[in-house]
Amino acid sequence: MGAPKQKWTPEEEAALKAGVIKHGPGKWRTILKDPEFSGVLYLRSNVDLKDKWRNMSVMANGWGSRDKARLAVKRTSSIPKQEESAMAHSVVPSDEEIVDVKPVSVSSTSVQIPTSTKRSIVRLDNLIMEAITSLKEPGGSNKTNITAYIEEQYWAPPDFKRLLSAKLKYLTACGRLIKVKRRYRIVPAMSFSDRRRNHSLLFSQGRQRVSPRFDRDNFNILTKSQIDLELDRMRTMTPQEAAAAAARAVAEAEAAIEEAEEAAREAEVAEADAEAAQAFAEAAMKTLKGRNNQKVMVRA
DNA sequence: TTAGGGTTACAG
DNA sequence: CTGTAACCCTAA
Repeated sequence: MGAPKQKWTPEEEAALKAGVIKHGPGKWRTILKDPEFSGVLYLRSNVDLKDKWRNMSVMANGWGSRDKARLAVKRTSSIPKQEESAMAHSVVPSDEEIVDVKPVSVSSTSVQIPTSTKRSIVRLDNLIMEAITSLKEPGGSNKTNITAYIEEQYWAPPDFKRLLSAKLKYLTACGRLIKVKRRYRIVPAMSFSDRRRNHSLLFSQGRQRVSPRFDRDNFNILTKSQIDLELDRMRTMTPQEAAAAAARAVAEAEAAIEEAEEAAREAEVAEADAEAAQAFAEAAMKTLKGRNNQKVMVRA
């Protein structure tokens, strides 16, 4: 009578998968509160989300039975993780993105600015943001921890660290991340930037738009249409496939990253500028507090 | 609040 | 009866 068993609908599963991809696994409450999914998941609790995700994961892992005797390793180190990597390749949902992998092999001296930063790069950005957000480290996360997180959650290519380094540099240069003493923090999404406009201006010298678009309290890196596209695609994917897709995005990034590294080279200059700006900000702060006079100069 | 173990309802 | 999915309980 009351509640026999409320089975999960495909829509709910899709919303859950999307939520996990978006906010990362474990943040059930966040996913539940996200207006993007609350419409579908309003019947469910955070625990329900957790349980459902577990069920789906267990299933897709091939362990259809209750053989709890297994599952010994899940480390990415020694064991090559054939399952995931194999899936990452076999799944290949014949998308439209993997098509133009990259004909960069030709060393055309003309450094063509990437017509439009490939979407795969955006996805890698997303992973980085997810890592920093999930780690929740007070002073920001260093490269080691970010790498560890992503490698834990997803499959990563062999030279992933190198890719990540370039990407972090790039994000820092873009102003999406702030680097403070080897630690990376997500730049406040232009929220409470009322009287701090001067401050912001210092950091955002000559950079692209600060925020593409954002829904409510949730800042999005991907555009709405891209999200929809992903959602539609993920509707038919298992959580592992979704994770594999994310991993594949990283792999794709390897191809496109070469151009990103190109940008990163120039980014070093911007990074230096950013640090200089930060030094200036700190000095300015001291000046105001010490109300000394207008003579403080900074050089970095 | 979340992760994990455990329990119950339902389908084959 | 057996396996699965939703649900419940509890430690951290």
